[in-house]
Amino acid sequence: MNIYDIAELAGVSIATVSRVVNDSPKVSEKTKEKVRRIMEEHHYTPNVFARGLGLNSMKTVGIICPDVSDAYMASAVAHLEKSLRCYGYDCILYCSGYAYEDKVEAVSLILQKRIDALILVGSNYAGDGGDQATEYIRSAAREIPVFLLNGYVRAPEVYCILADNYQAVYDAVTDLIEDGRKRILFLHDSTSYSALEKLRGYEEALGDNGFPVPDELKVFVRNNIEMVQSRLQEIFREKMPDFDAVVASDDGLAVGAVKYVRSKNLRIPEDVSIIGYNNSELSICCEPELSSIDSRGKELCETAVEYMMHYLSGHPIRHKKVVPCRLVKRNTTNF
Amino acid sequence: MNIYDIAELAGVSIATVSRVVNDSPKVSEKTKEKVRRIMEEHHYTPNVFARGLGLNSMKTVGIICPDVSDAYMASAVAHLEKSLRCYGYDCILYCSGYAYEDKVEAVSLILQKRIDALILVGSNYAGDGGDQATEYIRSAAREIPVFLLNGYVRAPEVYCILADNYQAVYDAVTDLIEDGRKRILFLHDSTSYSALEKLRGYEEALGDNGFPVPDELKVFVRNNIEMVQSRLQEIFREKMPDFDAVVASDDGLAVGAVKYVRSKNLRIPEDVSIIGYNNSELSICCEPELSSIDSRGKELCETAVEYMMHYLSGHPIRHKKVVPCRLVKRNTTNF
DNA sequence: CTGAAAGCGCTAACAG
DNA sequence: CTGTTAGCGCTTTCAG
Repeated sequence: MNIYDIAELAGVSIATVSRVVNDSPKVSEKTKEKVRRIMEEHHYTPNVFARGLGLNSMKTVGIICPDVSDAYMASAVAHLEKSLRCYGYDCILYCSGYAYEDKVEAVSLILQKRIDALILVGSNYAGDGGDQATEYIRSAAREIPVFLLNGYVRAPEVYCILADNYQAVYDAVTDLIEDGRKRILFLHDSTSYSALEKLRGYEEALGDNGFPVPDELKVFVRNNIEMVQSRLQEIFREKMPDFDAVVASDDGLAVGAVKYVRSKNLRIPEDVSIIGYNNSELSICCEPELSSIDSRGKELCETAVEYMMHYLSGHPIRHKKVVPCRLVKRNTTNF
Repeated sequence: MNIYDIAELAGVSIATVSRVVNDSPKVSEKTKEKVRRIMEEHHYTPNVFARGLGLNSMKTVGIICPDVSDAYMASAVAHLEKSLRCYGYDCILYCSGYAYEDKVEAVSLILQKRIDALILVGSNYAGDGGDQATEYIRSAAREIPVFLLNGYVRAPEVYCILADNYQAVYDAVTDLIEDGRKRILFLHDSTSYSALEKLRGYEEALGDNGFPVPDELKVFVRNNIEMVQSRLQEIFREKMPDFDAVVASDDGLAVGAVKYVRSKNLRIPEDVSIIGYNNSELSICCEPELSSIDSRGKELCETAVEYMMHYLSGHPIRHKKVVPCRLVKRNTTNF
């Protein structure tokens, strides 16, 4: 059943049917009514390929993330998909993995699909922002608009929607200091843009409060509960851990810290105060429940899609938009 | 840059270029080489819309799941995407939500995209298998092959790939009984096909071992850690909980049970043995770590995609394929 | 307000 | 092995 069939049945030309499908204002209500009825009756649906060919668009946006099975990204993809659908856009999903070559490959492949826009989820794509490492993003942006969710690359046609991770960590660390903590451990697992921002928040908060920033308190470790435990075990050996607070760049890391601290029979938060990141399910699963910085995934996603729609309808938009985070207090902090 | 440009530059006809693009065997290596070089040089990529129009396929499969932000589904989507990509297929993702009307709508919308096949993730789509409730699936299957991941609907062109949830629960309960447990609580949160299978495994294992199946030990509760705690609190009030084991149909439920049991100062697993489901991150996050039934999401997904490819290349396939589960023992059981 | 006709870029049947 | 040509189903001028 195609447009010709409908045209014939309705006794009009295919042009008219096309206009009806696209709800063009220059068709009389009467004709519209008639054509629509026929379409309904015959369950006609326009062929998206043909339409795509003509319009050079299928109202589809590409979403690339390193790994949807990661809770944070899964949630982001869910929010993005939902928002996009509200505007009538479909999503094609590509999980690229974390390796540089794979990311480049992912972008290159997805561009061939002639998507209307591309969203890169997570700051892994921006890397540390080095020009070389982000050339593939700039290059993609020469073909279609690219939106970075929680990443930052300064280039034409790339639009960045970011959580204010710097400020969030800065504030958290400051709160801890005001609470009397002297030795604040920072757990991180990445050198992505947002990871670096978090680190900067940690360092500057310490500095601004007159504290040194000792290297041994910044521990870089894979985001895996057991790994964190054994890493801390290894660092502090037999001697008692000499930190009284932990700020982690992800809840998984924080849970590892919780487990380690408890295994040393220290009290949380009395002896050590712990703050996680992302306010994920993990944060209410462990014992005691984690305080956690909520990076506002939902707002970020909705903002990104709104921006995109604005852009796609021909309006100019800013290159960077920052959304504030929010600390969710639970049982691992006492302020 | 289209096929005509390339043809002209290479001094051949568009048919030849097309053949080269599709790696047809009936082009001389020499010509192929020449055309390929030109294509490379000019960064030519075939227009997928035009190709789609001609072939009536864009090598794309639709994936619908109620909610990708759910850990189990996220992981499934990740595995599916990866496997599909290996075969050169793209994924368009649709999160339908759990409501019946929304699921019907999702299927109907995604069919309009002329996907090559449809995958429905999770047994929510099969519902309790009632004919009425699954008509939309049968109907979709009349247009394209439909694959149910962990759901079951008996109908032509719908193919079901299932974890053996019945057996898994049956075995777990039997193990608990052999360990001397007398009052085994069953926590569930759904009436989907697989949920029902789990329940059946529980009931039959009890029955086959000469135990009664008391209604008060089957508790149906929303999958939310706090909800489970307060629900159990409400059921057992001031009196001591009188169960000595728990089998949950999801790790989230099991974590709720762990928290409840610990709040009553009972020992795990000595006083109560607890088994979760899905072997998710939650299971190693709580204290003590959960034993959990691994429903083999990865194998399920890979099997599904293999099946699909087999089908798409014209071979007949079976309507149902069952993958066994596996109990991962950790600290909440002592057998 | 409506219709005729020219593409959009590619595939595949047919002819050589 | 290669070229010609007729669609695929829709959008969009351009005329009327």
